[in-house]
Amino acid sequence: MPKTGLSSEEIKEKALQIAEEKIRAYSFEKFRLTDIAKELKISQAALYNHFPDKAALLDAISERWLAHMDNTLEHIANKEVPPRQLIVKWFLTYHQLKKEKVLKDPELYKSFNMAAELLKPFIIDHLDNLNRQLLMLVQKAIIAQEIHAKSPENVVQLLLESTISFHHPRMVLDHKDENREGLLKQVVETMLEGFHE
Amino acid sequence: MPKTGLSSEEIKEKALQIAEEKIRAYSFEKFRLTDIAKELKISQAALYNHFPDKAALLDAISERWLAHMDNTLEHIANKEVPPRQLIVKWFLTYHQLKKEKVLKDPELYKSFNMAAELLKPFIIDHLDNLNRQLLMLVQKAIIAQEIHAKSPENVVQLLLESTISFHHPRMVLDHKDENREGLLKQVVETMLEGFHE
DNA sequence: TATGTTATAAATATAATAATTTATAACATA
DNA sequence: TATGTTATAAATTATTATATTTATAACATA
Repeated sequence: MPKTGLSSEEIKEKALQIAEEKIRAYSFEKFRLTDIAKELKISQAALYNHFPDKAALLDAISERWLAHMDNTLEHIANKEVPPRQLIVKWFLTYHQLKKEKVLKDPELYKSFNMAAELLKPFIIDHLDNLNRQLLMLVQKAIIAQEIHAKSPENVVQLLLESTISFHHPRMVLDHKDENREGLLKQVVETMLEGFHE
Repeated sequence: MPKTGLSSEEIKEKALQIAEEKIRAYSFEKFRLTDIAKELKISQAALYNHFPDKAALLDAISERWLAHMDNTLEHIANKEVPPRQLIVKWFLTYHQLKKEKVLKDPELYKSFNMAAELLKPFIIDHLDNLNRQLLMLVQKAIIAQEIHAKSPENVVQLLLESTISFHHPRMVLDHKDENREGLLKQVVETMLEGFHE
């Protein structure tokens, strides 16, 4: 029986909450494991029973957010709406979620080393999810004859590539004070129109 | 009569050449005005007769390269080729020039603070040039009935936005080891197709 | 007057050291 | 045995002093 009266999962969850608070209050660079331990009323070393190291704790925060994002998008992807319209909606939501995150936690983004980030399993998993969802939408749109294309995979790649400034963290940060939803809508619709015939 | 036997313009030009060498040999962060002065055989303080400060010297390097880029693109924009085809060619060249620069001088890019960079007059000038050239091409394409659009300005904006990952320095750096010209071609052609009807 | 000099003040970078934080080890207890 | 403790080694970060670099000033000369 644990001495805090909490399960490992509960401790983990609380640790992540506190970490997010600290990062928001101070900054990404300055938050300390000792602060988390203090607030949890356990020793700093005891955190290592729940997380292999500090990086793993930080990754867990990102992972949690990405899971939330995947779910929200999945929910949209499964709506009963004409697929082409849904693709536009999906991209707009994707953009909004990223922007929301950047606005809320700019510290979380600034220091991202994208090259290293892309190798992490939970990021790969997230990107897979996005690809899978969008592929499904594109396939539906092809079946519904709303767009025409030999390779739905290629359509997915082109759509994601041409909208990168609306979902790539760095680019989203650059434009955080602008409303670019109208522009995104136009880009996606023009691309879809390009696949029309 | 100057004591070096060189005009201010000649000193400036030599200073820029030496600065580029030094940046390439060492790095952006490490190059010193003293090194340039030493090689020019003048005192370090004398450089201030030609450049207001160190930042101005660095800006002059960028400015020179951007001018070269603008000229190359201008030359392409004026070719006698069907405009829609020319737009694709123009984007491919733009991408190649940026990539070339990033591959040659990665140090010049890493430290770029984009927000500050975009306020500099010579950057504004460069972006104006790009917009002007592309606008001309789009207008020609509309006249030739190769694309249909009410607002050529809007077409220009959408084309530049959807291809940003092929010319934004940070994104180009991220993909520097990939050949992405086929992908760029597809994006531009799909967008143009989207404006077709 | 434009371009150069030397001297020096102000700002930055570097290096050595101290302090803090992260991570591991050895052990305790429900 | 899972989760906790304290002690401490290893790594990182802050601090401070020193050296270097950038920028300005006062002045020289073609």
